Amino acid sequence: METELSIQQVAAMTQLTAHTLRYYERIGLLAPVERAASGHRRYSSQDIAWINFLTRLRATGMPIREMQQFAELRRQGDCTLQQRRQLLESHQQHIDQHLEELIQNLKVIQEKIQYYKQKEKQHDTRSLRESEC
Amino acid sequence: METELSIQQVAAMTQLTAHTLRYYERIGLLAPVERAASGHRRYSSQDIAWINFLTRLRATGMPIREMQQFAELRRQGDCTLQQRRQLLESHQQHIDQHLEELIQNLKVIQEKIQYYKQKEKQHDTRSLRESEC
DNA sequence: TCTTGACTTAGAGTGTGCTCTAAGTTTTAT
DNA sequence: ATAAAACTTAGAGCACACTCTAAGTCAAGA
Repeated sequence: METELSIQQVAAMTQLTAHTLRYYERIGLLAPVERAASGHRRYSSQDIAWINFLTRLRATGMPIREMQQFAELRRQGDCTLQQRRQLLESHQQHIDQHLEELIQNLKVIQEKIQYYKQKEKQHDTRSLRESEC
Repeated sequence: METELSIQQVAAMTQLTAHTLRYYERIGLLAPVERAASGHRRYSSQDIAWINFLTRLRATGMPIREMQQFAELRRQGDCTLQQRRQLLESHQQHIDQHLEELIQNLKVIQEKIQYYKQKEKQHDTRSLRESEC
């Protein structure tokens, strides 16, 4: 079954703008999308799946450059399976590292919040006495 | 004890550049730093601690604008403790959400890696027969 | 048929967060 | 004393990832 979606429909589905979809195609993240007789883009369900995967790569911090490489490998077919896997594994490591840092930083921020809570209490009683603020 | 560090020393300690340290001061993330008689900046250990905390906020995705607000509240003293806590709590929620998304996206990427591994095997046996690639 | 709105392209513009330049002063090592 | 390195400022420039504009074509409803 050939799904045939307009750029606006795809924009709505993927949370990207029509501008961004054209941009992604222009820079090679998407292979040239099929066209209606009028020249308007018609996206297939495979296109949508690919766009959604691209979005996950972006959301996990992969730079556009690397996504372009990945898209190019994909276009070259099954002989690049290993390279694509390696690229994703390398990206996975970056995500793991980022997650670790994020969790560590979150911890410190949570400690600061606790510190503020404590200091707020002290300050409250003091400012009641001295009617500050 | 008054630690008196030059901008290069602080740059080395914080992994920021001297340029960035001046930039942070210029935009109000740092209150005007003390100066030597020559006009050169001299950073205190409190400055370092604050810069390190700022770096954690940045690393967890807080926009500069929000960091500026936070820095301003801090300058206003103890009466803004509650507001500062609320700002951090709101940021904490953003981090939590981001972590959740990251983990979900990571999962999908890991699945793709597994899928590639499987497909690689199939492809390997087939390409041996047909001597492709 | 007309009008409204969506589509097309090439290319310019934007926001964020730095990052660097230029021109001049200060410090430090020889 | 002098050269090299580090500091200062104001402001320009840059990388990234979009985001929008202009000028024109196409499509769908009244």
